Amino acid sequence: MHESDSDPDSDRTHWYMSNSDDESFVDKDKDCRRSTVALLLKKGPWTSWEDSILEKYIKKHGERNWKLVQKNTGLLRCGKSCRLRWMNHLRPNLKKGAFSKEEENKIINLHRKMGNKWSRMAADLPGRTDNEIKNYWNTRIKKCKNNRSPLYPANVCNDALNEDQHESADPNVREKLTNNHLEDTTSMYSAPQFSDASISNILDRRLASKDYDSIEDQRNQIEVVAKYEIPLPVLKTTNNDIFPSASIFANHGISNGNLSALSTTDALQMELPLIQFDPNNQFVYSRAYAMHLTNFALLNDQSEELLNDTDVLNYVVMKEELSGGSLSPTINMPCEAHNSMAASNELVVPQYEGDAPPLQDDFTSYFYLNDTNLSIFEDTNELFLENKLDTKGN
DNA sequence: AAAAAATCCAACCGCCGGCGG
DNA sequence: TCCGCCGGCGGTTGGATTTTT
Repeated sequence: MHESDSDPDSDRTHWYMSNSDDESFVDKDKDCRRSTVALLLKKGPWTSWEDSILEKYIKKHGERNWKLVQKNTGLLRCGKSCRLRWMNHLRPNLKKGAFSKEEENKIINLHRKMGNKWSRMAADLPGRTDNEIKNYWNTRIKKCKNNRSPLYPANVCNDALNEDQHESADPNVREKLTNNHLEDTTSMYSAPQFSDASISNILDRRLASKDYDSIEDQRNQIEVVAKYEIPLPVLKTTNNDIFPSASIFANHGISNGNLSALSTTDALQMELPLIQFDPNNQFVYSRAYAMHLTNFALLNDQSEELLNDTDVLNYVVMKEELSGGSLSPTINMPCEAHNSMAASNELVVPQYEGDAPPLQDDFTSYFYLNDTNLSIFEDTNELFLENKLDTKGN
């Protein structure tokens, strides 16, 4: 793109001596200086002339022994530079240009799963290089930060989550799915098996990201939350299917005893906003996944917007029953939902007549469930922790 | 139209692990 | 076992390009 095609000695070209001990003269590219013969090697953009030489050589001799490339072609480039040029620009079947929407979605999903493993991601994106993907992601981070938008949009992650689900570790789910019982998933919905990578790893990465400040503060808060971590109860539907507690996030609309409007998108929408945070204006919210890894999430002040945007507030947020008694928390969500507490550690999924009511447009508050009611809280940190302490103390 | 700011992206850098002598 | 070399990887840089002012 900005290669000096016809000017091999352009201003951007740098030269350095290979195999020289004169540190004051050469650049400190240790790898490229090791040569049996002292050579004046080039750095900077490749010219088309260099490209053609390299291309010809590799096509004839194959992709191996990059050191020899330099020796045999006379190119004044170290083997490492030759390899990079070939891999990223010259090798056949490379796609050029912007990523397609599909590719972008794939990158997002791959990153969700594996993090900054660019080369592994590139293996899943034919014709694309790790460098391109890395650049794309770095740009995306900046954009998302500026726009205060989620790195992992729920709608994009939906497909991947569905895939995950098909690969679910739960043999019952697998069996039902493979036995063409998909139409019956309303009554056998399986919770998305949020992998370690999908939530906690993401959160870890976010926490580790230098793009965000006050990391220590966040860690401290998480530690506090973790201290009072409480497992969610087993979720029980009206037809007595017992689901892992994680499915609490996915079970939303209930109609005539059947789960309706269930999708992994929904589940993810519940999840993903939770991992977006702005350390400058954040509050802590916690989810404890019984029998699962405990994941914590930090919400920032954009959550409100996110929640509205993604209809996350259509979800019922449930508070676990600690006392084992007969608590009947009213869940006063915009969509309105009710549930009644069954036996200890079991929640009965709320039932709707028909579809769940739509979100209220002007709904802007955060809700927090305590034992008996739902409180709107402003200073969530304080209230949350306060509540946790209270309930734990009971 | 020009300058400044923002964005893009090719290439470099440094580290690491595998391998062979 | 040690050492040097090489290839591969992820992080970073900084010049080119595009967009904004």
